[in-house]
Amino acid sequence: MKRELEKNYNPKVIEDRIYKNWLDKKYFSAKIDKSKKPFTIVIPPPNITGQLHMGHALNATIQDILIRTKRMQGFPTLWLPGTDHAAIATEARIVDKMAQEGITKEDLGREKFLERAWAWKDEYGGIITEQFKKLGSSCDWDRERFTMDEGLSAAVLEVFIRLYEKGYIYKGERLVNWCPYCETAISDAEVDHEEKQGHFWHLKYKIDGEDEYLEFATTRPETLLGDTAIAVNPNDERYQKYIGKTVTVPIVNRQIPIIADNYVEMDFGTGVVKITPAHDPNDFEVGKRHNLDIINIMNNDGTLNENAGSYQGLDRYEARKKIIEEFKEMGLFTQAREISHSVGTHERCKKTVEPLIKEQWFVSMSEMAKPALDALYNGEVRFVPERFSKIYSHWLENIQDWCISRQIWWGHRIPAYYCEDCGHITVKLEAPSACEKCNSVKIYQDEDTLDTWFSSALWPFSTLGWPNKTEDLEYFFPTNVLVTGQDIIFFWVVRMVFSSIENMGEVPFKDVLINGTVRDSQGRKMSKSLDNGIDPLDIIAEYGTDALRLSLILGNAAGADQRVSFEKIESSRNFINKIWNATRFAMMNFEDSEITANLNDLMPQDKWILSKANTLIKEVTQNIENYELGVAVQKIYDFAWDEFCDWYIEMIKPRLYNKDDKTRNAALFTLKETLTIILKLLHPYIPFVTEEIFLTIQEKEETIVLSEFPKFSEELVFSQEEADIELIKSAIKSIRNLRAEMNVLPSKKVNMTIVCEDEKLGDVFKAGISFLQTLGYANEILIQNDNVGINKDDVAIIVSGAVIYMPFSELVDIEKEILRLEKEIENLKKEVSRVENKLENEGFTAKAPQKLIDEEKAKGEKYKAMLLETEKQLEKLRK
RNA sequence: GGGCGUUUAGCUCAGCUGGGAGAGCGCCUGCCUUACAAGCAGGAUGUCACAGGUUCAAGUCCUGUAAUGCCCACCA
Repeated sequence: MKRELEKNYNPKVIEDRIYKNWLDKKYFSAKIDKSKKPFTIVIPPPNITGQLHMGHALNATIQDILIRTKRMQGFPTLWLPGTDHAAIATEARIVDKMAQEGITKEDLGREKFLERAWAWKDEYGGIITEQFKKLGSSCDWDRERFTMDEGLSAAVLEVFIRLYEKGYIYKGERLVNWCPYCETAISDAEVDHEEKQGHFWHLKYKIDGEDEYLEFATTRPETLLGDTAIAVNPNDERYQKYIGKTVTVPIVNRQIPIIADNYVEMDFGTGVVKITPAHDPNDFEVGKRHNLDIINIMNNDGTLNENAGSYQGLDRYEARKKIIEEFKEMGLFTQAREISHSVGTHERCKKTVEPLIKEQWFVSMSEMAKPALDALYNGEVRFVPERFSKIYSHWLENIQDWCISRQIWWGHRIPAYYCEDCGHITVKLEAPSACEKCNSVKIYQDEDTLDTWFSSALWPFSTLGWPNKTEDLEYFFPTNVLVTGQDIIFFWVVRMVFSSIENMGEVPFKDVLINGTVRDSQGRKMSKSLDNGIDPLDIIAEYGTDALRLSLILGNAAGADQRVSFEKIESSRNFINKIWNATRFAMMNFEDSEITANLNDLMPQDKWILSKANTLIKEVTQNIENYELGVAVQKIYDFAWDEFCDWYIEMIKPRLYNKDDKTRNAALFTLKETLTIILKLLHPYIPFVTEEIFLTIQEKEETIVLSEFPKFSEELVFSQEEADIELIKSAIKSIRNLRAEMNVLPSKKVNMTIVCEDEKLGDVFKAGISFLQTLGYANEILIQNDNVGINKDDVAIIVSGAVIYMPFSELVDIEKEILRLEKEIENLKKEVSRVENKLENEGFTAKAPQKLIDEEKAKGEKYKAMLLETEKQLEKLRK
């Protein structure tokens, strides 16, 4: 009935089969149990345009570890998956595809375009979800949501209307960040400031009625066509006399005033600034203060409009060149300096953003920012690591109103309806049949859609059914932890918090766990342009999902960047294979009959490993609770490989091979028990191989997914056995060390005599005889309390409380042996003096905890005894 | 201009609330020991960036310095 396992673990055939079974059996499906506290995570929804990358893999792995642990610990667990419609990114993708067919959006019209968009979504939108499944993600896929599905759209409209009615959403003419490529407004957060090489053009305007000129500098000369003033600092003595006079802007021949404003810095440049309220945020503010005209010179596509006179129709960069030429011809050009300055670019398309006056919808932030800040200050929301809360608070403290309207079609259309006759705006769920104000039936809906983040801001509650009062919402909200990257703290985390407080009356999650950026082996960000990305799907195909997950999380600390390399993936794969082979070994020894044991049958080594496993459980549970996932798995790794495989399994081999051994069953029991603990602790990290093995070694349970996570047990603390076995281990290590130094082959076994005055200690060695024989390469072992029968030339190994003699006299180079002992003595002396110094220090004995002092004292005794013994041995050799 | 990281073995990185420096990979030596050569046994390698300070005790806390990286910010 037991299956033969292959020699090496082969994930390929296993993973898909297992995942399918998990889905079929609905193990990930969240069940409401009001007698228990739930544990909930909502996934950061990937874009439907997305391709799985290492960032997703790390993010999903962390969430899955937390979810799987909690599920095994018995919490009703929900990991809610879904995708984001990614407004601009998706629309761009579809427009590009249409362009290949020679079609534009306008050719199709809004309705037809949206049909195509939905078709695109149906075809490609599920790819990313399928890829998340390849990661082993234990999401409740029956609850999968999409930001533009019916329910979430209803939530979006509901919030828009509520905020509008509250006066928080308003429509206004403002300077917005305009992307001439995407032809839409974007929010401040979507603008990246990139340092670029450019020119600082020095130009001048002639002062009207004077023979004087005002020289100014600009990086965007074309905007001067929209200048409506020129400004100096009121305290600038150089220019005071000109304040109130006018200059004429050439080309457009506009007379504009010379004004005084503190915004102008006297020391910077020439101390003169041209003011273009329609195309610069600062100038816009200056314009407001001085009641200046606002002249927009730009079309939506970045070409200049009718206000640009003869430049109409030219692209802004063309116009820039021509203007400089023209100023040169007019003698109004003085110099051009190379400078590096930051240029706003659209984070999606990387094209330069133009500040432009547009009528847009905004969310007023001042009121909603406050409670979101308070939530951080009073601990309702906590960042892990804590330092990331600064990004959150800094953003909220300096928050600007949020531009939420986008001039694209793919997204939630703004539920604002205009009356063609009286201009009245109605904001309602359904289109009104007639104007509320004048009863006109000429009603049309706002063309704009909402910022993607407006809908994702509602994600933690809209996905659970809000605005309906669903059972899910009632039970699973608020969620427990949000796992995300630091790059979207202000895009998303902040907005979820204030939206949730506003609409739900409480924060959407307690903890925000920040995962770092995944980098390549040289520490560079993985990117398409560098072509340095490692595709997680390639890794999965070659090494398996478990190896990928393990290499992402081993040694990973919260918030810290993580490099991936093939070396690390290979070593993770090797560890998985190690566990696989430990199982093969176990399976060779398990029999069909039930393995049982009670604690009385256990040998010291059994108690030793069970006790260590017990401690491991305690620490790992605590580490996971603290989000120290990398530390936790490192501990399991070390325990499984070093203690369990390299020591425990080796120690019990003689008992397993001897079918008559009365303790054989206890060994089998402990073997199975410990292996099971390891599997369960590892399962959240490497779900597939652990499931496969778990099903192989036992028949009672149908899956490890729903098995009980190991719990620490007071009954399994065996301090004495732990100490005893550790002593034997250190003796064996010393023996191996000596033999290696003397180049003795393992095949050469020797008789040993252990001299040990302490009777109890003698018993410990007696119990360890079989280990010394198999692991220490011994034949006969005598244990005695005196030196009777010891050959003077025998090599002596000093361990704490005993001396082990081995008949290597014929192999021993006396000189070398003397050197070895001398070195040993030197080391011991160092230890003794270190301890003595510490104990002689009154500060230490007075202030250090008693436990530590006792430990030091014990060590001192031990080392002194060993030192004495070593010196005795040296004396003997010298005689 | 502000803010936040990082600096620990040749490389990549752990090291929680201060109590004798760790892992993986790589390197050296020896092993096909009936779970595993994707393995076993043994070994070498660190002024924990630097300088001060607090403390009985500092990789860990405080101050400063230097390299390096990221984020924010309207210097025309």
